[in-house]
Amino acid sequence: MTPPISDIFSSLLKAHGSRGWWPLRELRRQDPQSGGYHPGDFSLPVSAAQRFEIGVGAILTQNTTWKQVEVCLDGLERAGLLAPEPLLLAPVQVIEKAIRPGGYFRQKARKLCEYSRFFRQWDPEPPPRPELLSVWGIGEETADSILLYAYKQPFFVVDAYTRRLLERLFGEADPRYASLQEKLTKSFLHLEPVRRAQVFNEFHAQVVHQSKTFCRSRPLCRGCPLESVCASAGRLV
DNA sequence: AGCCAGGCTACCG
DNA sequence: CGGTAGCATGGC
Repeated sequence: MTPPISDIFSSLLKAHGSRGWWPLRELRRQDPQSGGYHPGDFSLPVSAAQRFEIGVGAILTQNTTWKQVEVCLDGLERAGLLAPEPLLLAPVQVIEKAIRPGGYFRQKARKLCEYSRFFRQWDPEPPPRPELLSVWGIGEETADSILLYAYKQPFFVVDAYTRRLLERLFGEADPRYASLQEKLTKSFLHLEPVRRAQVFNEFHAQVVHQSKTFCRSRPLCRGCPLESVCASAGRLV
């Protein structure tokens, strides 16, 4: 029988250790080994610049890899564009050039401008989710990434990794975002919001790591920490 | 050399 | 509503 979601979280945490999301470039500069991650430290982000960087990263990473996002963040910084005001003043072609390696660079340049305006309006106040969703270019996953990782609000991020992992673990299910999010969060509602946000932060980071190591697009089930509870165990590679 | 990568909007039936 | 074409680059 399927174990409670919280048991899956415990198994992942035990197997992989604390992951330390969201990656921040300042930390990566201080210690390149860290990759910008900060395991066990839920105090971050601590500044408007860091919150903005997380939002920009959340937009840039839409349907691309984090490695490409880092190139784009470097490009923006070199152009002096890693802040709301400069982004709003810059010619769109300059922004596009800086973020080209991330793909969809025309759409994303516009999204960064739309988000800059929104950020200036709300930060440091955590924006209401519907307000965030009304910004052009920000859908449910990007909104929840910003709310959880930039503003420490307890929203679980459902991304492609999460969908794939849940589908493998539980088989076919309701694929709608809200449904998956509810499945993942309902057993944590007794926690205080601050603590719940920390759990969602770590849990989502665990899902991503699990999905990059074992539960990949092409699965590698040997040694998987979830083998004993996975509906697909034995049917995949 | 085609598939995939931490989605979203617009538009279709 | 639910489903999907288009957006674009780079790595494997």
